[in-house]
Order: sequence, then C-alpha cells, then structure tokens
Amino acid sequence: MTRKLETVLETLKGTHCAESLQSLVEDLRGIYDVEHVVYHALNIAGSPYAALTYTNEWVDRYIEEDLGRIDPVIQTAMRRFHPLDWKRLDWTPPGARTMLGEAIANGLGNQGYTLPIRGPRGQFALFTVNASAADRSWDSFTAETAQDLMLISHFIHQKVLEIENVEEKAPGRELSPRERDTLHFLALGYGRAQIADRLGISEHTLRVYVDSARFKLGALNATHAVAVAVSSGIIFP
Amino acid sequence: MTRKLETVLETLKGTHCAESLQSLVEDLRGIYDVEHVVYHALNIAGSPYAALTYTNEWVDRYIEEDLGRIDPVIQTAMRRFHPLDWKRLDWTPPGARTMLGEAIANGLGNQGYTLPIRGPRGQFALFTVNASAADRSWDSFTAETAQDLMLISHFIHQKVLEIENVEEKAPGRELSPRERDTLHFLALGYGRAQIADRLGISEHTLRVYVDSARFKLGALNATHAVAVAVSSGIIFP
DNA sequence: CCTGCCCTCGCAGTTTCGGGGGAGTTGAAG
DNA sequence: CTTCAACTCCCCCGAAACTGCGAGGGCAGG
Repeated sequence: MTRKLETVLETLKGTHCAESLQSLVEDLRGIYDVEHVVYHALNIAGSPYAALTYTNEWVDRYIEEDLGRIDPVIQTAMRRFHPLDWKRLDWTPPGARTMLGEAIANGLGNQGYTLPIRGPRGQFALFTVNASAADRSWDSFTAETAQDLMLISHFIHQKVLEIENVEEKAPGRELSPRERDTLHFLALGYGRAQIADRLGISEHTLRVYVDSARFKLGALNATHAVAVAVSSGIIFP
Repeated sequence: MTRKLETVLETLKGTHCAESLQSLVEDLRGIYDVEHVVYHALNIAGSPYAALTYTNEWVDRYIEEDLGRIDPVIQTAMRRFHPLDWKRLDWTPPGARTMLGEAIANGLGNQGYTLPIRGPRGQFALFTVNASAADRSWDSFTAETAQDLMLISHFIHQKVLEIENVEEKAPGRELSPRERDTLHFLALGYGRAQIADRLGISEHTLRVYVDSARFKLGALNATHAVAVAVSSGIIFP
C-alpha cells in the first residue's frame, strides 16, 4: 500500500459529513497531483450528490443543460464494470466533442479516468480524476494509480452510504419461491395467464402470489413490485 | 502492493477461461493460507456460476436444498456494500445455525469473510475466503488482507464478465426524457392517468411514450419495460 | 429541403389487472 | 397440538391497460 493511499484512507476514517468529503477530494487533488477529483453519485439522496473540484460555472452549466445526458463518460460508465479512460471513449455522438471543448475551456484537463461504483440498491456513482497531460505520461499515471483509485473510490462510496445512512434494511418478509418465480416472469413481460400456464398452476393461484408479493414489497401494483424486486436484487431479469 | 497480491493479479492476467479461474481460486487458498476461496456469481450465464474449493458433496447439498435461500451470507450480502464478516451476521433465522453446522461438518472453517460485487446490469457475485481460526487471529487476518481481497474480487469479477462476454452494448436507441419520466413513474407504481396528470399531458400522449419506450427496449409490456430499464440503470426507482 | 425524431392529442374495442369475497391441504416451528 | 406460512383452487365485476386506427407542429441533421 502506498503512503499516499494510507494517508487518504486515514483521512477518510475521520470523515463524517458531506463537507469533510468535499475537503477530502480537494486534498486528493494535491496528493495525486491532478487537476480535478470528482465523486458523483447519480441516485443517492436526491440526484446529483457530489463532492468535486470543478468550478461552479461549469457545474451550473452542466446541470442546467443536462449535459449528463450526452456526456459519454456517464453514458459509457453506466454500462461498464471496468474503469474507463476518457481518451478511449467514443466522442463521436453529436454534442460530445463540443461539450469536451467547453469543459476544457472551463478548466478541465484533457485527460480523465473514471471508475463506476455500484451499491446494493443500484446506487450508482462515478469517481473521476482529471488532469492535463500528454497521453504517454497519463498512461503511466493511470497504470500506477489504478489500484489506489479503485480502493479510494470504494471507500468514499462506502462513506457516502453511511453519511446518507442508506439503510440496508430487509423487506418486511422474504418472498416465497413461488412469489419470486411469479415476479420473475412478470419482469419478463408475461401475463398472468401465461405465467400460470408455465408454472402449471391456475391463474387464480398465481394471482394470490402476485398479491402477496405486492403486499410484502409494499408495492402499489405488479409493475411497482417488479421494479422494487429488481432494484433490490431479489430477482434478476 | 503486497507480493502476494502482485502474484495473484499477474496470474489473473493469463486467465482466459473458467478452468483457469478455478485453478486460481485453488492457488489463492495456499497463497493466503485459508481453508476455502469462493467466487460465486448469482446471475451470470445461468446461475450459479462459480469457482470454488468447497467439496462437491457440500456444493451438491447446497444446491439441492436451495440453501442460498436461508444462507445469511447471501441474504445479507445482497443488501450490503461493505464486505461482511460471518461472525457478525445474524444467525438466528431458522435453519441458519443448522446450515452452518453442516457446512463445518463438510469441511468449512468457522470463520468467513465475504465481499459483494456488482456489475453494470446488476450482475451480482460474492467473493469469500473461509478458514478455521480463533476470532482474534481471524480479525487480524481480515484487517491485513481486506484491501487485497477487494482488489482480487474485482479483478476476478472483471475477468468473469470478459470470459462470459457480457456485452456492454447500448440499447438500440436512447430513451427520450419523456420516455424516461414515464418509465420512472410507472416504476413507482402510478397509473397512467396519474402520471399523465403529473406530467401535465393527456393520457393518450403518455400512452405513446409507454409504447415507444417499450418498443425501444424490446419489451412486451410496461412491466417488462420497467424491469429492463431498472436493471440497465436507465432509471433509478 | 427533407427526413427523422420528439412532443402533443383523439376514439373504439379487447384483454388484462386488481379488489372483494371465499376454502382446503401440507409442513414446519413453537 | 396448535399456529402460521406456503401452496393450491374458485367466483364476480369494475377499472385499468393494451391494440389498432388516426392527426399535426417543432426542431435538428444531412
């Protein structure tokens, strides 16, 4: 473990609020000698939840024009498990290049490295370091620092989940196997009649399962129940 | 970075199939001097996908009786972001203690440390090390090794996603903002009339959004579309 | 300029869903 | 032995959702 990493994790232990998280990312900028450091959670405690070093102008601009919708970093990170290097992204979509140009004009470096992080209920965050550098020196930087960044990003996310006390509460009762089967097939788009047929039971029986699953999950209807079940990892569609 | 970790990550680079992954977890047993090492993906390429060192008897038993349903390790890990130590789990649920006893009778150690890992489409896996040890020495082991394990677990999961070539393909087209809004509210359990009202549009217009979202996602009905959207991270309910 | 996408609105008819009632068996836990 | 949860089956009916047919305006990219 590098000394830098040690320092960071130590600081993180003493972090118990959003403000000190903000100062942590500012410190990280100096520690790793980069232009910007960003922790950006897309769906925690009212999006967006963030600790970042970008200028306010750029952040306002970004939010105002909803640039997240065309930002290739976000769009790509949502579908990836690995960290991603900005220069390997697809910048061809309309508006992407323009956005990058404006970003750089607003003080961003030309290089970036972003790690996607995912929580138990689909809480999704990005951890990004950004700097101005030539490709070659940036490559050696990322190669050296990749593991530090992975650990830091996870510990920060962990801390955020704690701060925002995202409960890890269980749903009232567990679902029974039949209830899970039912939700599973519902999530695949089948109707009650078809599912009942496939499970070899009467449609009325199946309805009982849908109802009890709905009740246990506190859902208003089948669609809601499926959404809850999928996002809680109860079923995998 | 410890030398152990270096060795492991190096080996992992040369890993390109499920068999070599299996031998990697066997090696890990020796490298970290533990009883068992398990990588267990719950929803990749037909569940369960696993590389593990448990005895076949125990695995068969586990699958046959669907012990995953009562195993506190799995049940808890599904709702947690942090790694979890088995001895801090809640073993009171009916059958849990019994199961642990049988597990130990089948060659498991009494101590365990499990890390949950999540992929972009909700691919969920567990990485577990298991050993026989007194609480005290186990605690110092986990404290020392926690970061190694976090990195190893992530690299293994990454490798598995590659091996099983889980595509990171985008859905055909992106959803429009209205379509996403619509799915979002559907996922919250509201009816079309209510959503139309909230969005300030006619119910018929809303229907067009539901239909086009359904079409873009290749879904059979609204419930299916919501399930796809939630599991793809397009919406966060 | 035209194509394509996004946003908006409408009717009629069929199917499915959800609310409201029931009832009986098994099996495991207390 | 009782209790409780899970699993199975049945009815009626109103309210939703889905199907299939339309229509037009606005705005961007090729």
